[in-house]
Amino acid sequence: MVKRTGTGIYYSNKEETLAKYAKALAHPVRIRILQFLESQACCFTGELTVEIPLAQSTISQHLKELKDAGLIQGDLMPPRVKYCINKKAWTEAKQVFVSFFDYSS
Amino acid sequence: MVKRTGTGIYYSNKEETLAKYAKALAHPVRIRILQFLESQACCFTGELTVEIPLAQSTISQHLKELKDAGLIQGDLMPPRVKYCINKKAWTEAKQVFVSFFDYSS
DNA sequence: TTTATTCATCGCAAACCTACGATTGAGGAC
DNA sequence: GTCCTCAATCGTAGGTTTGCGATGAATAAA
Repeated sequence: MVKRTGTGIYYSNKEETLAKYAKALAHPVRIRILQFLESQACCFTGELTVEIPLAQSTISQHLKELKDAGLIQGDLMPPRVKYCINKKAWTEAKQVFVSFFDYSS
Repeated sequence: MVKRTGTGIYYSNKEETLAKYAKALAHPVRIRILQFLESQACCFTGELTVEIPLAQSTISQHLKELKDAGLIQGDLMPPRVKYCINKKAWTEAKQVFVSFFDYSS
């Protein structure tokens, strides 16, 4: 099965998936957020704005990208939002990376 | 040991390294190039321009990014350049991703 | 109803990325 | 020396990302 971009090149699902997860991890702030979530199971946006010295809007944006990539999920707990790692996507991401790096050696 | 960006945030070497490798993998063309190198051990730029329907300059640019990230190396074989995967960096990248994804579960 | 809290979203500026064609440079072949 | 080939680099256009402050929506508390 294939998909395309704006260049006339077709990519496999595996290639698209790997690129999607890699893009999500391509910014150190998002890595920091994910590490925090790894250590806490879940957290609120507010905890991150304390932990990370960036504007609240900026952190919210990074959370959105992680959510769009599927790596995290947000549960409404008004007036707050509780974010957790999406374990299914997490496992998939890990597998995709490992199988990519596992060639001959 | 720490490093910084333009925001006043300091990141660990691990965070920087992971972000660096993730960024290199964040474009499907670069994934395609690395897969090709995995299957061939080595290749010339010219083979990639046949394999991938993009301008030679564009492919050269992607190769430069992979080289800057350390994932590949280019050996001069005039008038061509032979690219191979840098196994040391490849192994490091794999470890960095695996250890990132290996938390509790 | 009014107020306070929390977080998402909007709008903007600066920086960065991706693609291209054109040019340049390094070597070999002649 | 002059050509030829291969690939890197330059310059540029358009798109995307990253940051910010300001605004908005939703709910709880008063």
